[in-house]
Amino acid sequence: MVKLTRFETAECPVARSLEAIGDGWALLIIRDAFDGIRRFGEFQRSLGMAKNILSARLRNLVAHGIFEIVPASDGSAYQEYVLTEKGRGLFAVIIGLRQWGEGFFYAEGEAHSLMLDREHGQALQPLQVRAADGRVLGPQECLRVAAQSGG
Amino acid sequence: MVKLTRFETAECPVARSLEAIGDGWALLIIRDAFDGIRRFGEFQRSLGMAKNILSARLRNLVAHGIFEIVPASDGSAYQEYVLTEKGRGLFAVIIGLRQWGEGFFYAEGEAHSLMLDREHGQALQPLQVRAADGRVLGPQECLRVAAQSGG
DNA sequence: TCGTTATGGTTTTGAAATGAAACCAGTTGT
DNA sequence: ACAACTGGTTTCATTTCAAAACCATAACGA
Repeated sequence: MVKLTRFETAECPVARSLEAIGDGWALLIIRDAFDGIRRFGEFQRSLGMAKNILSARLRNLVAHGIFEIVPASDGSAYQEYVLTEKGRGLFAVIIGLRQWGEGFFYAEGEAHSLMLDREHGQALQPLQVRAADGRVLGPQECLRVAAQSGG
Repeated sequence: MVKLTRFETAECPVARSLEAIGDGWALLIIRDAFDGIRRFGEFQRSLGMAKNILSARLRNLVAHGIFEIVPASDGSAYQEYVLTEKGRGLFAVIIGLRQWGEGFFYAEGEAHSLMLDREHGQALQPLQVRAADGRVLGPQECLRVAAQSGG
């Protein structure tokens, strides 16, 4: 049912990641999950997406171990979708997308939602790619090398 | 031609980012660009995707200011697609997707391509979300607040 | 307890996107 | 001059999307 080979070779971890995630809707579902959304109906209202598409996305995300289904936390007979450890591993990616959007798609002073350090209510640092010794690296300072065992 | 309103409200920067990027193919194109790929044919061979789809994605990415078209660097009459400043701003996102894939989709010792600090040939640090004071933050330590002017 | 509404989907169906292949114009190499 | 390469566009069959209708179960209210 779930199509597994859109990005064929997938010797590249980026491709495997995108394959598992599926599409942009899935990333918005994951974003909502980080904001505390857990129920089917909540996701649907928050995202305004068709129920059949949401259903398919959630099914795919569960199949890929990004979400898991748990009994509803309010004691009702319904179920909830919560991020697994693997799913929570996408936090930096979501933050990266958020910061990129903030930096390039909003006019100075234009309103948008904001992600804060809960403890101090301060904005987050911009994500930085760093070398082992702590140097901040740009694309030019990095080098992709072909497949190696033991990476 | 380019559909602009897939994720409707887009008061959220994550949604605006995904809207601009378009889909997973686009992220793989951007990944390839970080690896130095510049020509249409190179992208097409690297990704194994249909030429009409590649054409449409590149057109969209150029329209969103993520790529720009420049004269070929080898002096021929052809053109090349290179990342703009905005496009290069996605570096952390690509690295995030790569690290997530490395962490969750490969068996111990399974071969995959690797991104290194070019200067020392060392692996990169894992991306971390940090507060202004430098603390590493998980999803639970962050709080999304609704639209504010002056973010 | 019975009817009503909310929840969490699935099915149906027309519209849109995808992708393989054929085609084509301009460029480069011989 | 001719052949091959580059960088696409067009065509068309297939797949996916998305809106709406539908439906079963659960919760709620009187």
